[in-house]
Amino acid sequence: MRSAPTILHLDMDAFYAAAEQAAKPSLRGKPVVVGGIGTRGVVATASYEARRFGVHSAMPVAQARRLCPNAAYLMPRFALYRSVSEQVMELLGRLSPLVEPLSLDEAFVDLEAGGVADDSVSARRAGELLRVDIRAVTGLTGSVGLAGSKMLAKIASEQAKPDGLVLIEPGTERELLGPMPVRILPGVGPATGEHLRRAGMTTVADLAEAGEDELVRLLGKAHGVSLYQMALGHDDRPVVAERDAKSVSVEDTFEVDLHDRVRVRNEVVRLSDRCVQRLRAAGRSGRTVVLKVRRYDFSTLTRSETLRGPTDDPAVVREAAGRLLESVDTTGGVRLLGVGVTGLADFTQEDLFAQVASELAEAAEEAEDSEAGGAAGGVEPVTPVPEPPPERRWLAGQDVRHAEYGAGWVQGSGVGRVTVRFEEPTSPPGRVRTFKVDDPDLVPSDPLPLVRAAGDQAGSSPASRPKSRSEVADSEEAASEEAASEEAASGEAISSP
DNA sequence: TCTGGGGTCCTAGGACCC
DNA sequence: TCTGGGGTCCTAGGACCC
Repeated sequence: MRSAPTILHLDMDAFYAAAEQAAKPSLRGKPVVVGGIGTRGVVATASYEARRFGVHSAMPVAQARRLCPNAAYLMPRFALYRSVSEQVMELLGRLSPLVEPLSLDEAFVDLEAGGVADDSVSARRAGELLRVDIRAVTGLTGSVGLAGSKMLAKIASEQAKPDGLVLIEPGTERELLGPMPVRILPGVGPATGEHLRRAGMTTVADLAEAGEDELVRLLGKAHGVSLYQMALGHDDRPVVAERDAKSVSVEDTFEVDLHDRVRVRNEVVRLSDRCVQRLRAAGRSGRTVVLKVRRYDFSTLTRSETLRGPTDDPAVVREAAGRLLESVDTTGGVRLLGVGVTGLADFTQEDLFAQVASELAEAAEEAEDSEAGGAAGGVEPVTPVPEPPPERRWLAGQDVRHAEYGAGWVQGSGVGRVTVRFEEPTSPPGRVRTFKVDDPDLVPSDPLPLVRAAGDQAGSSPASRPKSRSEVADSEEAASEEAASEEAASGEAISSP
């Protein structure tokens, strides 16, 4: 808790949806929902236009479609969001060496440690300049909260949304927090909220009044103590840059529940391989393998096994996951499978035993790879599972390029056809054309930059800032024409395997 | 209406060791 | 032969966050 509001929390506004609107001029000002494709998807982000219909994050997409049938339903394009996120984080890095990203679109910054602010006036100025720069560099808006602690900075940015800045003067936090619902406090979710409500506590002031002992009795030691401190406005958590990941995991929910035990085993092998790929890409190894199984009735269980030493060997992870699967009853069907690794080590200190075993397995495979596959999940060598056939699938929102018409994106696909809107981030709203799904002139492509690359490199020097700002305003104006609601990216009848 | 995917942290019991 | 207390590790589950 510091006496000047020099902790900054940045939260990009409706990030994924806003990035899609920036990339797709015809969607600006219209409801956009980014989320899981397929029948079991959920909403990742809804644009503010879609939120007015009651659509929100984590809602099943099927329900969102009922509430807002005219929205554009798009698959997430993480490559785009990551690249925009890197631009934003780079701007934050100019303010301070202490930047703590919480996700692609959110971060804390310690302005004091960066020497850019030491009181309310300088902090506000830094926050406002940041917002201008973010807009100039990315074309998107972000909201800024400033306060003397992380908790309050985050609450402030929430209040600032969308496209605003809120500064909480140190000393005013208790009167500010008091009347607020308990759910605004970090760590109070549906379960804790309900727990507290049954105990007669609905506001932050109620928590402060109840006292620490009562909260500990109700919620347990750690949770109770920290919640009481938060309710008083006390929060001394430092901004911490670059925390190492503690686990790596991958999981898949299937379009239809899996009943075939062989298929389940094969999926576990595929997930194990994907998990190890990610582990290796991060240059880490792990000691505990975790298998996650969600059954047909949504009941979820995990099984874990700790090895004698950390590994990044796919065969070792496959076999551990396979063994764990043998202890799980899957009758009734499997909705989701996941494989994870925890107990991460920075270096790869191979389990010699595993190393030898996998080398033997590889040798055996090479020697007799014409032989039929062994049992997946057993201790025997596992044959690689082929990826599903490379089917031509056009997903709503996907970037494409056509030999004649240029850059565009998939608006919808079904019954052998694909509808493409031809427009780019910096073009006016474009036209729609329909092709056969196997049209050879149509190919997938990479995301285009949201903002025209300025003469100078990424970012804006103080001198170029006003210019960037007016560029943004111009492109916005140009964008607000023409409607795109006809068959708007409904992505209907997206084929599933 | 039917519930994603990637994480973090906490709790609690049992094993094991001193 | 019985009893104890504390610390650490492992496992499973649950709440929460974006």
